[in-house]
Amino acid sequence: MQHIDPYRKKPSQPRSEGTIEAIFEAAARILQTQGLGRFNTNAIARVAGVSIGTLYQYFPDKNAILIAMARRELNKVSQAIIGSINAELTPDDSELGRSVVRALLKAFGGRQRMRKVLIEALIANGLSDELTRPVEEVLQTILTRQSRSQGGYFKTLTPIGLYVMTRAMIGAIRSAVMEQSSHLGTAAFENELVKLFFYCAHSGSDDLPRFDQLPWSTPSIDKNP
Amino acid sequence: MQHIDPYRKKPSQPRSEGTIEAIFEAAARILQTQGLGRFNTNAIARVAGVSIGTLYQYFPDKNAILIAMARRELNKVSQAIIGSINAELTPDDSELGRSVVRALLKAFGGRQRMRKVLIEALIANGLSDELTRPVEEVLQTILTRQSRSQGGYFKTLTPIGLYVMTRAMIGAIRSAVMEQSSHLGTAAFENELVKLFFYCAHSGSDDLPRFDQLPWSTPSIDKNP
Amino acid sequence: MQHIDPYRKKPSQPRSEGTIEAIFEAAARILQTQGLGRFNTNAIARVAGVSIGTLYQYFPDKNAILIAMARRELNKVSQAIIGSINAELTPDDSELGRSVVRALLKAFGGRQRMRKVLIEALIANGLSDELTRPVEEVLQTILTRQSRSQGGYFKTLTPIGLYVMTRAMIGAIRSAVMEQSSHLGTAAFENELVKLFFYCAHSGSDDLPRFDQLPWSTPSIDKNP
Amino acid sequence: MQHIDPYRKKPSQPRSEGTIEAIFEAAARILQTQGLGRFNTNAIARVAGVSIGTLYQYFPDKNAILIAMARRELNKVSQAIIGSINAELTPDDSELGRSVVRALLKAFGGRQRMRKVLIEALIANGLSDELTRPVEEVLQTILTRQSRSQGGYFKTLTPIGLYVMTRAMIGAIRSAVMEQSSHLGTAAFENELVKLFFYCAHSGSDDLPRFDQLPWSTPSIDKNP
DNA sequence: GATGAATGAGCATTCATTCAT
DNA sequence: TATGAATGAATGCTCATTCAT
Repeated sequence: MQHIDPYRKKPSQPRSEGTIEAIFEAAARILQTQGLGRFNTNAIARVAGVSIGTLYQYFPDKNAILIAMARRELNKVSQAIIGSINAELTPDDSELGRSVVRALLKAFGGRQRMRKVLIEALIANGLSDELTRPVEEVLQTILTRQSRSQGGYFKTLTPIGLYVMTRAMIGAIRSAVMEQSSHLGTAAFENELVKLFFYCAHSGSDDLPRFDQLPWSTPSIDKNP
Repeated sequence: MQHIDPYRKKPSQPRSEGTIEAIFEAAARILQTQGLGRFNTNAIARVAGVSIGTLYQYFPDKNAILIAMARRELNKVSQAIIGSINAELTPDDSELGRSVVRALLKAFGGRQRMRKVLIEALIANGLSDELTRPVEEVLQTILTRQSRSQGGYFKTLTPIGLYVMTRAMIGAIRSAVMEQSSHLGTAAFENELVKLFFYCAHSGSDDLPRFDQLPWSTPSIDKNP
Repeated sequence: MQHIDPYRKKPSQPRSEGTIEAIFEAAARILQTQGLGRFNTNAIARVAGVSIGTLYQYFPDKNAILIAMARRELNKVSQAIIGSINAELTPDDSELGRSVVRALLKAFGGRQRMRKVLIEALIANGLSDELTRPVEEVLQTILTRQSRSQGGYFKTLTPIGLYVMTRAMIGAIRSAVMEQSSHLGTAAFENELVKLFFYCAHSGSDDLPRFDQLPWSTPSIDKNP
Repeated sequence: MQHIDPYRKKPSQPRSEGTIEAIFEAAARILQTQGLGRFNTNAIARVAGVSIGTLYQYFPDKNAILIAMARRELNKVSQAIIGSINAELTPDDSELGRSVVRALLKAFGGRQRMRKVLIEALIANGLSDELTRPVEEVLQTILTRQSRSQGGYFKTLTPIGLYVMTRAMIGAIRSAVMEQSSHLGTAAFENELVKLFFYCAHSGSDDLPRFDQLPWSTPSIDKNP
């Protein structure tokens, strides 16, 4: 599969990098505060403090800016989750689920409006696979890691089970964020997600634990995730 | 919260209803086939076979068309689900879950692009509650009905549990539809959703059944649900 | 062969015709006085005294204006020549050639810069045949008419001879106009063209008259053609 | 009339000549393949493999490139024709006409799109005399040379006759090239041009030969002139 | 000399909306 | 009531040219 490069030229002089960063930051701010409707190249250039011509030296068209940003954001999310998992030095089952949920909540927590538009940009450009792949990979990594250890809870997740699990969790979080739900940041909400995570992870198994045997402990949640 | 009326005037003559219907149909078709980018009032009027002037006699502005359509669609989905539930003459627990899942799959199956834009229109206009309320009401109705009967599986669903359940299921379905996933229409996918439904419905309980005690039987799924 | 229609919509209200006429006139003036470089839709609309939006309701894009104008001009030239020929009540051979030459000189005499760009627009759009056809038709008409009468001088012009003749004459006139040659308007120049016409008309024949037998009389030329 | 120097600085080092040559070649290629619309300084510099800054050190502006190229091309055409004439070791009348026609066909045969734009550039800059002069000089040279020898067919060509002759021939060839006429390359087309040449050359005379006395023999034309 | 990042005026085109008929 | 011609602000994008490095 070809990897479409949305950039027009690679910056060779150091000052270019600052320019691109400024464009990204400006674009992000506009997307977040004004929405896609006000996301226009002239505005981006103005906010970024560069001329419209400069903007077009780095991106062939408006869409390319969206795609490039989407990829950046996606990477950040993946890295954040993986990082947060690796940070668990002794990741026993009871903490892993909560770590993943918190990483997801955090990743989806900021600049949600922007992220939503970026995701849509990828989809609209037929690049939805880029969107799905990293999330699945992360989850697969986690589950694989689990199944290697102990008796593991995540032995038998089917592909289609993984698919539904991924979307269910992201769907729940995304909705909450997009609706600016008051549940966001509550312990109860986080708990529901953790339960969902564990449940989904087991849904392929024939021999399942009862809820009261699932490995979550008394959670302590800070209001600002 | 005020209920914003997107109509400029109430249709009083039967002729008007036809006009509005034509406008809705034209708008829907454009939204579905061309996307929001080509959704403009001139095009709507042309496709609807009315003049742009007439269009503006029924809707104060472009946005009002989106809002009115969104409400209509939302109503249709609610009615469809409720209807499909009521259609179950002897709705025992094992069939209810599957009915709901199928109704949801069907409701989200057609004109997805249009529906997505309509939902976004509601959200962008600060009317997301309209979006959430009917779905929750439907689910609450179901659950209430269940809890009245027998010993019921759905006794103790907390509000926040209901919230997560709703979004998880809709999120899974919506993603599949938007990604044009090949899982759509398979028995396995439907099964996963039914399991999700039952699981979520129980997640608030302290005393939970084991999976092998959950009330689904051997499902018989036709490939085209 | 398809006839590409450069218009976006047919005017149904009478005021439209004035609008289109104004656009044509403005476009012509700009083309003539400023050249293609300054021929932009905003300028056309401004000069025409209409809004840019109105302009785009009649023409799908800038190019369409050029094409429509070119066809109009071409028609005018054809009509002028045919008209001038028909005006010769007793078109004997000696006057016919001069009539044609004068009609051509007149047709190419005004707004030359504009006409040049229009011709190029047709060519650039792969419509060069439209450019060639009418001129050839006119000449063919003349020659046919001649061959019917008397012993006619134009009996045996081959297709390729007609081709060269057409281009040679138009080329000579066009160059003179484009170079703003001082020869323009002189009797000598007109005479040379008339000779060229008669000569070319005969070039296919085996049995040719001598120059001193060619049918031109003492020409009387007005300085302003 | 002043001779406008389109160069910004004279190339002093051999390296510079290579640069200028690269710019010319790049400009020519773009003009020929993309047309004037894509003829922009950034593209020229990129194709030439030099920086835009360098380009502007050799040419004060875009137009200057066109003018310089036009002069170069014009020179080439003149030289080609003169050379081709001189190559005729014993240029008797019957071969001279054909030689000239073939030289013209060849000169106008390649990179026609480019040549057309260059010519227009000269005209647009009020330098059309540069365009006319060399062609006339060449023809005058030929005719003079002829009239010195034998009894010559070209004795009495008037200036205005020469003018019309030049434009008629070039007009016929140019049209054929620009229309990509299928006549191009055929013997018949070349023959017609040769006839035109001889005829025009005589048109000033009072005492003219009959066609069947004109000095062309059975021509042998290769399909690729 | 050479480079190429930056500039910004300029242009084509769209589309929500108005209002005279 | 219906029509549709007209409006013009808004926006994506190009490209000639400059100038700091």
